[in-house]
Amino acid sequence: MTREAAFRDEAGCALADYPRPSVAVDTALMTVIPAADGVSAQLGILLVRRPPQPAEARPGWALPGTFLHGGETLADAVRRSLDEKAGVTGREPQQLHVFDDPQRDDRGWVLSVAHLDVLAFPELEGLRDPTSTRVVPLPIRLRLPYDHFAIIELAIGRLRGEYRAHPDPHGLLRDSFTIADLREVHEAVAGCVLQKDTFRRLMIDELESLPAAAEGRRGRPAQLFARRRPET
Amino acid sequence: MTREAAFRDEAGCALADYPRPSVAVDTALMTVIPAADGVSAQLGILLVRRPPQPAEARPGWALPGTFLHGGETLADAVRRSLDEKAGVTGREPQQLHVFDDPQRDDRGWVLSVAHLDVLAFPELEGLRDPTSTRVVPLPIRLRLPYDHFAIIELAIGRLRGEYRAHPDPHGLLRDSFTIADLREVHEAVAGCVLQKDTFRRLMIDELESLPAAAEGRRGRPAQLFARRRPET
DNA sequence: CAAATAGTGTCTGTAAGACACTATCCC
DNA sequence: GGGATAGTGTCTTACAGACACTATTTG
Repeated sequence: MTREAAFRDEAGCALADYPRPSVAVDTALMTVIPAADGVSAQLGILLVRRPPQPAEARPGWALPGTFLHGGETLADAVRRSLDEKAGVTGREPQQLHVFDDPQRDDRGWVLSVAHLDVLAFPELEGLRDPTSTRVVPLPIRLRLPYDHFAIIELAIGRLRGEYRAHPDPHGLLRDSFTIADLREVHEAVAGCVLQKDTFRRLMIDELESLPAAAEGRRGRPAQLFARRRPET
Repeated sequence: MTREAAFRDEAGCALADYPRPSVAVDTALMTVIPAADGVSAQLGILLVRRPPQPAEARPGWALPGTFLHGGETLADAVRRSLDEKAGVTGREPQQLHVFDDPQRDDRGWVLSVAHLDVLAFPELEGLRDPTSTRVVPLPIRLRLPYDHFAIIELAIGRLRGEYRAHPDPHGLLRDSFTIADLREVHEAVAGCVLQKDTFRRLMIDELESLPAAAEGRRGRPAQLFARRRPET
């Protein structure tokens, strides 16, 4: 008698008696693409190349995902999928939602746990495999499989909520940055312009000011700041 | 060749090649227990009797839960578990979080998707089976298995957030109610007293006023209100 | 009338939003 | 100086919080 069969639930059924779903993870790995050529900074998302499907001629693009392996946590699976599919080392995946429509995947019964992860653009560009991945700005104009569009919507909403509440919860900026740098990131996340004086006053109490100023830029040098040390 | 085996993922593995976790749902079914005997109204949660475990002498209590059956959605499983274990017809279960520690269940590899559902006290008392269930006020002083304590914490946080933003998102009150009724519910959810004048002014714009007053109470009769019709 | 509860007038402190001004760099 | 960007003084508006008052019922 196996260990599993020895424990039965209240209905008298062993775990093995029920068909089990496959469990997958799909990740919206978001970043902020820096301003360039007069285009301001904007939210971007990592997509991976997807092999041609039976009904399609050309390969498509999708969020990186994988099936959960035995003994693995969801966060482990997210990090593994980012590593295998994109060459990227993820940070701290956050759960967003479980997509559970029994018909959502042609291949069978697959639950997908959607995740959000965030990586600064330079790190993402330094790590990702450019032949199999791309970083596209939002909003996305591509056709994506499964519930991937819904996942992205959830991810954007979560990210906006977090950045509304804190200066840089996901470390999109380096160790030291100016208020203008921070504002650029917030405008990209929020998708709208933010007034500079109000923004400054909202953020300044949550930042650690450094005894230095930014160099090599036009205009009056700006004070540098750092994220608050944990547990002030 | 089965249909599942015909579709292989990018690593060349069929769905069936991976061990699959069992997937369970656990539900914090919350309510507001009305004031009685000088005790003000308070948040309560439904617990179900749990058979004695191998290492324990007496039966314990736990959140209602069940394993996900084939072809079922998570919300279906939540409603089924509430029905089977408590005789309660659930409403609109909301996902909270997936608990995924591979070691969290003795019986094997079990993922649990925690849910929140809310039911008005009179309905809950009218439906539930009193021999196998109880409604206990928060905070809970019982020992609960698995991650059930963490689930309750998440559920309370979610509920507080929702009631901070809206008058009665889960329909804890009847069709018509006074501002005092509403404040009693909010105080139970928030776990603190709320000032009556401020509360009134915060809520009144989000309520539909009815052309009637409450009867059969002491003092000046209070105006009756209803939840806003969807899409004002 | 008193007790009890509903509802309002109004003051205060805080903070967001907005405008305009000053400050300090590079060229 | 001129251009550019950083940073601040300050006004307006809104609103939460609080207190005290008025209003309307029952007994």
